[in-house]
Amino acid sequence: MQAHRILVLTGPTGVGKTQVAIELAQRLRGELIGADSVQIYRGFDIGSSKPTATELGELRHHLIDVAEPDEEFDAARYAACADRAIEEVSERGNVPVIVGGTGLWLRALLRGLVPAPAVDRALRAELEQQWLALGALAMHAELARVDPISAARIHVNDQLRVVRALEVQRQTGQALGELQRAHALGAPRYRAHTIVLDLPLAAYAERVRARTRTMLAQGFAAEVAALLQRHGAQVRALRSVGYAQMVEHLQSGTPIAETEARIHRATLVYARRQRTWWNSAPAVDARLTPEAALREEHIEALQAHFAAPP
RNA sequence: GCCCAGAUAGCUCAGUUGGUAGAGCAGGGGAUUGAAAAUCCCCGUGUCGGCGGUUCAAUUCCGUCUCUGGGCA
Repeated sequence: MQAHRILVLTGPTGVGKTQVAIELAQRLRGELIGADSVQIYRGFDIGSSKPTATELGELRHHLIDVAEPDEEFDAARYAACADRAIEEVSERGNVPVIVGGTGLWLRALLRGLVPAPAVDRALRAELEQQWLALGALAMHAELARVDPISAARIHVNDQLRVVRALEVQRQTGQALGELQRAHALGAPRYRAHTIVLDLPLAAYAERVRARTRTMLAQGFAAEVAALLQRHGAQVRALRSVGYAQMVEHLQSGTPIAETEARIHRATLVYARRQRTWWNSAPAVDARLTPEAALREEHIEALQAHFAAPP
């Protein structure tokens, strides 16, 4: 893997990543590559604040609208697709601008995932059955036996991670904890310039409030109703922030005013979780407000950075 | 005006056969290696509506007042 130069723009949802990315991509001869686990799905437009064709203009935006809502699209598949997109964009002589707030996907792209097998649906279903039958304690005890490193790190109630670790162990005979330990030493996969966008809390909350109101005005309810009807409520992306609350409104009749408030809250809660990804991340080059990121000096500095010879 | 039911954490409520109380949500913090906008973990002293009374002890029982629902006038 040649270490291509890429620009990474991340930060909490709704902070204004897309606008900054569009502007910067235009000034840097860039192409956008999404890193968003909801925008990846067709039909999830309003609730994920997907950029419109008008906003994008001539700009290319990769890794948006590439999957059907009932398709599985996980971090590994994302990283593989993003690798390909980065390769293409770089070959064209353009700057890959990665934009999105999905922490795990960015991590998978920038640092790679452990060399472990993909999810085995049948095996996972079996393990989930066992979880129900035997209980969390027994499953965690089993994990402690075959993979003590993982057992020490994963909480007893964390079904997803306990099951994944057991699954890897059964498939490969190796402990995921050991694989992770070895993998942690790996080098970065790209020469990334990473910018975390954020705002002071009050300004951020106000922005989210306005965004939520706009979403509702743009027909978010109709979007979710259509998705529900076409794909059913079990679609995973319908459990994401905003969509889950709207499904609740449509199915249980929660008043729309309360739904709006719930979406607002859920978004702020999610943003908090997102921030913990970057709070202690060593590989962050700059933390800026969207406004600061678009200041002329900053843009010129980025232009110089991406024009400099490798 | 009378009757009934409430009044407990920011919100919704549970509970204490009398020994000063706990869930969910909200809020704060953290984790995160093929579900990740998901999932998981940690953090709860509040005049238990006011005032009296009974009691060793009242948020819990009794009285009364205030407020909020609902019913009858």
